[in-house]
Amino acid sequence: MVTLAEVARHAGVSASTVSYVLSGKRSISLATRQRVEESIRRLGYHPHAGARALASSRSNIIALMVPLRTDMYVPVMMEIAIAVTTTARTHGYDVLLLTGEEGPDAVRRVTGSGLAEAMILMDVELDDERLPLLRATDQPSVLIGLPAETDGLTCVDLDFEATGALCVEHLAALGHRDIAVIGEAPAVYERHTGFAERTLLGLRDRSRRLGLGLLHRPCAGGYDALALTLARIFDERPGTTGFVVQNESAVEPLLALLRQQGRAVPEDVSVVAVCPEQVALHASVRLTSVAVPAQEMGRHAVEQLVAKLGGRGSDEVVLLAPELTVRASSGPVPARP
Amino acid sequence: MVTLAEVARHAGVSASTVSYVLSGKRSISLATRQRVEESIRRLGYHPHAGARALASSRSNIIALMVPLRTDMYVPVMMEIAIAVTTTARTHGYDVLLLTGEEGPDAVRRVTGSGLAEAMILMDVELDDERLPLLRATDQPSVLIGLPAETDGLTCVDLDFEATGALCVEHLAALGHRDIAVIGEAPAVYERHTGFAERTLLGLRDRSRRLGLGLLHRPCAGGYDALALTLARIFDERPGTTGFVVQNESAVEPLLALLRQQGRAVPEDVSVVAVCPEQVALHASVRLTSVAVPAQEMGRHAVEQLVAKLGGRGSDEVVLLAPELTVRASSGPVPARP
DNA sequence: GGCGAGTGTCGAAGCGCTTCGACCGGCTAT
DNA sequence: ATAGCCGGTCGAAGCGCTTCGACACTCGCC
Repeated sequence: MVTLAEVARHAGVSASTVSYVLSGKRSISLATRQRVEESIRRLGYHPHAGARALASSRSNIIALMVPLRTDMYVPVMMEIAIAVTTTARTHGYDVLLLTGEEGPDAVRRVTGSGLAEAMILMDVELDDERLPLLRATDQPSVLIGLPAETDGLTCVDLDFEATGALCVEHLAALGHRDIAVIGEAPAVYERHTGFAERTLLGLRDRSRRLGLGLLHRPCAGGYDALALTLARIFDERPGTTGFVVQNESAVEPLLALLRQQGRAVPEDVSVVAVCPEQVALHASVRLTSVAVPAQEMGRHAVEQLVAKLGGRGSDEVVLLAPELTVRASSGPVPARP
Repeated sequence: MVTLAEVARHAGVSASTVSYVLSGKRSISLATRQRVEESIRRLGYHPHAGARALASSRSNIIALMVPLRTDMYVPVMMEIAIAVTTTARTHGYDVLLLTGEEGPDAVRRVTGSGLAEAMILMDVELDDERLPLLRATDQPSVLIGLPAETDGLTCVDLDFEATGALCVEHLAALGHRDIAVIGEAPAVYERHTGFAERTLLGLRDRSRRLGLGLLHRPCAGGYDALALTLARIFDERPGTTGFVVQNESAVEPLLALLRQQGRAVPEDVSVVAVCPEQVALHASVRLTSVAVPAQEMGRHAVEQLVAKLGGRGSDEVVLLAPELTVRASSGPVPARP
């Protein structure tokens, strides 16, 4: 392994000079700098990460805690993880991958050992048990998702409330008066994952203001569960012409069942989905949808974090504005027969 | 920050004793050990990762390089990544996430800086440009996937050749004589990602031996592309009753189109998929399938790596045996009318 | 009763880097 | 001319840990 000292000897300067060339923290004459850089290249020198971390107490690593559960929004998680990693690299940071499995202990371990200088948490629950630890430490952190209480925390998330409102507005503009919401599995609402509730809030609020009827039904997903849910919806509100779906595994069943019942999409009923872009594009009808902006979330999270590490930036909640893309699943309400 | 020295002082022993308590590399009397452990707990001590890495030249970190492309097998990638992370933790290692973006440079950087002691590469191509580097370094590594030349490398993958054979066998046992294979997009074959070709090899070989007809058609996926592909298949081989699909985004379109054409699954035609478990379970017909054993692959990769780090283990190719799960999409060939 | 073989503990020497203060010329300003 | 300054460089002191050799004991044994 090539060390700083060897580079220094090779370039005929002292070790500290090489260090300053590398960090740029003191001015170095052009001639010297070039000589040192040449030596570095020739010897194939790479600074030892551990030594660096020890001497500077900065590891250049940020931790990313992903949920262990792989049952929901997996592609989104992956996309976020990748966006985080690539963005972090552009700022000179590497990413340490942690799973939710260890829970709060992982936070303690990573914080305590100086392994990572900062962390990003995904899949934050409303009352997450890791939050007290984050508040207690002076290590910067950013949450992707919104807990119940955001005081003293930095969060990045899609504005799900606006998302709900946007869906209702789109359907209302097309003339729909009765809307049904097919939501996530009941368990998701019970677990108090914030996004589902916030979407609902937006949906309810906007439909009330616009004077629309709104029926919300959680649904486990899959064909059987959805068949039941759908039957109940049409039973209760036969005039339903608009659907909002927020549940990946209900999308295809919904389309299939509607087709099967002779209700054409978008001629007879319109469907708006809140889902990853991939799902919207690969469904049997290309879906009008609000996408979860995974890349942007990852990028934002890292940039907030880097700002905090640089002493800039403060605790704030960044809610990304939703964007609705009109595709083939929504259209004007049919003339009442 | 609490240091080793403070723990030592608190427990009334020397620093080296504390270190030995922690590492267990020398025997320590019960009394002393307990006293030290108590001090560690009381002070909330966590060893400094950088200092450790510097002194021992072992960082306890392994790097995981995931593909940047998020267009294929994403849930599988995620599942592997999570399995790698949790398995690594049980061996005391953390995982550094790298994307393919940096390419070979990432390998150089991580290897050179001692950031990670070993690495796992996913999505290895037949003639991967990172391989020469891996062969040159003495840092252990494991590939998930199979390159063209495996000399001096350790690889873990599903035995795709056996997978192909297994699919054919299953269909043959049910009496099918003419089988069509709907493969990945042409680009995948052109990129020479090994798995697709190896599957095909197994399919061809076994069907030849069993005297079955086999028609292979790459397909981009989606409804339109598949409609075309399907039409051609039935055009060329009207007697086709068995399908093997190896393309996530062709699964649902295939089922829909078959249904639409009045061919019932599994009464008229049987479908066997090579796909993630999730896809097989959530399809509109529960699919008879060979799953990609993501968890097992991740686990195996880590265990190989840990063995190598421990001086045990050697370069070898581990091919996991495929398992075919019979579900609702395959059945006996219909009596010829 | 002294010797070899453990067993448990300690001190000190680094690991490779960063960073602080000091130093040394060659400037400009007085 | 001399004081003061600044850009450029160096030496040395750590950062917190591991690990090696040394040392002091306690045994059991001839």
